[in-house]
Amino acid sequence: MTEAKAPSRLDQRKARTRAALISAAQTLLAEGRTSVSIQEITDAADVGFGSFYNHFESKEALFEAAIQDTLEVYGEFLDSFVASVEDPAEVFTASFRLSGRLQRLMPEHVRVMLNAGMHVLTDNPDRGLAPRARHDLQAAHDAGRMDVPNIDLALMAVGGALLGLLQYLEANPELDDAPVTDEFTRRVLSMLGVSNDDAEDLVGRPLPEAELVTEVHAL
Amino acid sequence: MTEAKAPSRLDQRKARTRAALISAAQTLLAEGRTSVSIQEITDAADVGFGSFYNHFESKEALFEAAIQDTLEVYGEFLDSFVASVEDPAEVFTASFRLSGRLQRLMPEHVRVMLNAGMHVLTDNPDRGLAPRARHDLQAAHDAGRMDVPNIDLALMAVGGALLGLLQYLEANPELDDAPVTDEFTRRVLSMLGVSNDDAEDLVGRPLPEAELVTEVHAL
DNA sequence: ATTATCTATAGATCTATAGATAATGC
DNA sequence: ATTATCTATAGATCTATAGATAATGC
Repeated sequence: MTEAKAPSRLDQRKARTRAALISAAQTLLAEGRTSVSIQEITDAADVGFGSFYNHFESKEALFEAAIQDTLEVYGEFLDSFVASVEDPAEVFTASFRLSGRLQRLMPEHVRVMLNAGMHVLTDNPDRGLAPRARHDLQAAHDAGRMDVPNIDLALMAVGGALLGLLQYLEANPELDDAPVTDEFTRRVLSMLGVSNDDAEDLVGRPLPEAELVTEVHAL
Repeated sequence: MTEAKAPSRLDQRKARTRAALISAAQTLLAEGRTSVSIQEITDAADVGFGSFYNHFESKEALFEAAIQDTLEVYGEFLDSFVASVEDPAEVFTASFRLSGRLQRLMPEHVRVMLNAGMHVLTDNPDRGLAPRARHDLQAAHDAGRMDVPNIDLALMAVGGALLGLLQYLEANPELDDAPVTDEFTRRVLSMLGVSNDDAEDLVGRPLPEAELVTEVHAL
């Protein structure tokens, strides 16, 4: 797909430093501590202070990249599960059910999204989750499985509701995430014009297994 | 309700300074610029630098207060409209429809909420909008108008979807907010177990007029 | 020889407070 | 006389860069 072309050791080292900075930034974003000093960031990343400027122009640029990276990890995670599912309504349903389970699986990543603000839903309409979700909703609509005349609006309803679910699970760590998520998913499906019976069927299907779709992220 | 008890001129002056700081903080929050200096905040508020510390211990404390204030203004706004509506399903519906219209009426306040992150939905369960919405949902459920077995979960679905709608309107300023909001509201109602016919009826009712419920905020 | 990282630091900026000034209370 | 605001500033912190060090390329 992409022309990877044998990254040199130098490239790898550079990527490692960048990844360490991104990871530190994600931890800070998850804690809501965005007005820390660059010094503190590089300390957390275990990277020399000056190296910061080899990779980012400012704290803001780093945090933005860290949010993007989070969304991409999230998207790849979902892809690895639903890649081979055919029915678009099932792809959507499985993606939503998996997204809820994400809170217990990768709470830090989820916290980054919860703190990022709603603009994550509109900022990159051509990357991350939006294009996949849009495609699935459109296909399900065309196949008569859903009633979604305005895809973009539905996307915001679904995305907003998902963030609400994630925040709920985050705030209630004692709950069993699976039944809560599945019940929630049923409601979201009825918002998309799916009948109760169809929703019951879709949510009742076994979740797909993970497959390796793309190379794993380097630590 | 509260023991107001004749605020002295001194109290008024203090309140004015505090309000100026809060307002400046809201403007900055709306722009997403939370790592400005205290100096810049007091300049924007047209207040002496040292006065800041008479009111807040830190930037973070100010921003938190500014978010709370925004939610309260929002709640009072809604109350002023729906105070005299009896049917809980209609109160909920009207509140949601008005909330969408809020984006065009008070875009800055809305932007503060959109930037604040999802924790606004869980942080103050006993103040702001949450208790009102919870009450309406419970009452509508008990009256058999809605099917909402888990109020708190429904609250997150509704709140998240609302934020999604507001973000959508924010990102698409050329759209007519009323029809978009009403269509969206219909979908949210179906998520709450309201039949299509009932939803159509609820959304089709005229919006209540504003009444003066509580004293207006001092400038 | 090249490229990235790390260390050290000058200059800028920022915070918190002390003391002066202005407004209000009585 | 009391209380809040405003001005000025010392000390702390932070940013951006220059130069040294370490790793890799060829």
